[in-house]
Amino acid sequence: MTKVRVRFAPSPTGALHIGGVRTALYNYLFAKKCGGDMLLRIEDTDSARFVPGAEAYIIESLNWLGIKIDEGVGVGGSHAPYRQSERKEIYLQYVNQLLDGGLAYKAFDTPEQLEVKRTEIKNFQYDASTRGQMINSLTLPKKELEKRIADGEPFVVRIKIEPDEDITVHDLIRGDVTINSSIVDDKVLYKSSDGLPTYHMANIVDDHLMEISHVIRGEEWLPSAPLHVLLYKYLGWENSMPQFAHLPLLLKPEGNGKLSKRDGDKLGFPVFPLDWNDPKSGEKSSGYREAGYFPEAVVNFLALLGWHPGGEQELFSLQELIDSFSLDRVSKSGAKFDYEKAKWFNHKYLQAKTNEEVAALFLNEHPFTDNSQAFIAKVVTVVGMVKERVNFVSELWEQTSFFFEAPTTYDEKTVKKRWKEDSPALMQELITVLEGIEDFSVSNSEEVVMNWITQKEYNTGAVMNAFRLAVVGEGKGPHMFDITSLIGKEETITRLKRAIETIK
RNA sequence: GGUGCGUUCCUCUAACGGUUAGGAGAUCGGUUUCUCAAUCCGACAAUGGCAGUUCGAUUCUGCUACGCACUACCA
Repeated sequence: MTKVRVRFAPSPTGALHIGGVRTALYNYLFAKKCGGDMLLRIEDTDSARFVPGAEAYIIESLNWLGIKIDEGVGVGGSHAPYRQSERKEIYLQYVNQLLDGGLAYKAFDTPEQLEVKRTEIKNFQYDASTRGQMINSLTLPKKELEKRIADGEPFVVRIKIEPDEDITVHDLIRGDVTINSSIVDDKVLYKSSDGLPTYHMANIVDDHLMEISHVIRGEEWLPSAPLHVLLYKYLGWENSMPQFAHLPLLLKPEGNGKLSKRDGDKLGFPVFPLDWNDPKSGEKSSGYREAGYFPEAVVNFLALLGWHPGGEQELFSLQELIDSFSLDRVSKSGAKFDYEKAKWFNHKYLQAKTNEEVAALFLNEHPFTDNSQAFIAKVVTVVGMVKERVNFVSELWEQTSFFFEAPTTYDEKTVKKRWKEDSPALMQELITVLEGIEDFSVSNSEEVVMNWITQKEYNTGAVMNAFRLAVVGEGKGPHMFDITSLIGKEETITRLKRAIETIK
């Protein structure tokens, strides 16, 4: 049994899409489950689409999520280099091998000529049935062929596919998938113009040389998997061919189709792990990290989008995911992206943290001038009162600002509903009551105030709601006396006085 | 158009021939409370269709419908 080695092989063409993140995650989970290695290879054979910074972005994303790379770009390893643009000579050697073996040929058709063919012939495909009419080393007279090559005329190398053969790909998720070779075209493997292979060639050569045991990738690759199998065969690597697993796609939350960046913009949720400013298009995209997600929550959410270990557990640590992961429990159909559930996961992870941990995160995100022990202790208490009602640390300030700052305005709707004609008088009387309290603790102040309300036969709601409005500025927040005992007697009375003066 | 893959509640999914088809999110209702939330409780709601195999099909087979992917000198 050879060692499990998987790879994540993105193209540095922009931010790493969340679907790509999931592919990386599944590769990682599988590798770790099997005690294998996870490689990172950068597939930058398309220089036209290269975007500076994309590679660093990919690495930073994986780091943030806790997906550790054992070997590859950024960490090195015994199969270096791991950037395809740095492996030109390697590919050329195998391209020549195919050429020499008559399994590939050189084609000189220009993109324009191909375009003409495509419009001329319905469903044109460059294959056994049409290559005879095209300009290539199979059709050109020997002299002319030599001349074109001597002149340095650009050409591409195409794989020569024999028609009418059944090719079977064994997929770990879908079982055997068989297609006829007649429907696969003579794919371009190499371009003399830049001396680089195309995806298909580079991918097979690298997977073989890097001793990849399992190719786990998105379903969009399933149609070209037979071509890849053929390439392994042509190169004489059939016996060491990796196993394939094609993952279901991540779909739009609404309607049909693959999840795209546009969906995120439209529906207001990130489709990228990290914020990204595209240097080419100038577009800005938001990421999960900056939106306030915990990496563990994103990992947990993503892991369950297209895979489930059975049972009814929903919350899994990365280690638990590794322990229970298996490819045969990956579902076959695409999964719609459910942003509400993503928030729920974050909520769960936030609740699982201690008040101290959450307070530290809050303090980090919302710095205060006071950093005394006493103040931090106050923040911890405040956080403990409200954390269960938020999904994100970033929502904490909105829930707690009144603990730290007196309201400057009073919510209009609440004023209308809670501030009645007798409210100023009631609050004035409440001030007197509060002034008489020595022990301003939650239980004692509550007892005193409630006794006063009962004795005077006031309406509890009328008093408390006006009280809340005066102290908080609107009709929200934790238990009233939790608030007042924390901000203190003096501050409470100040706020009451101010409300009486201000609210009309 | 061609080829391939897929199809269980609104969404993610469980049940790998025998269950009242389960859980979670969302939604709705209730509980609670001085408020907003949260909590807790409850409700809601599905095997795309038609055949076949079988004592019995969500599960196996075929057809059909629908969806998706691919169909570049992009990955």
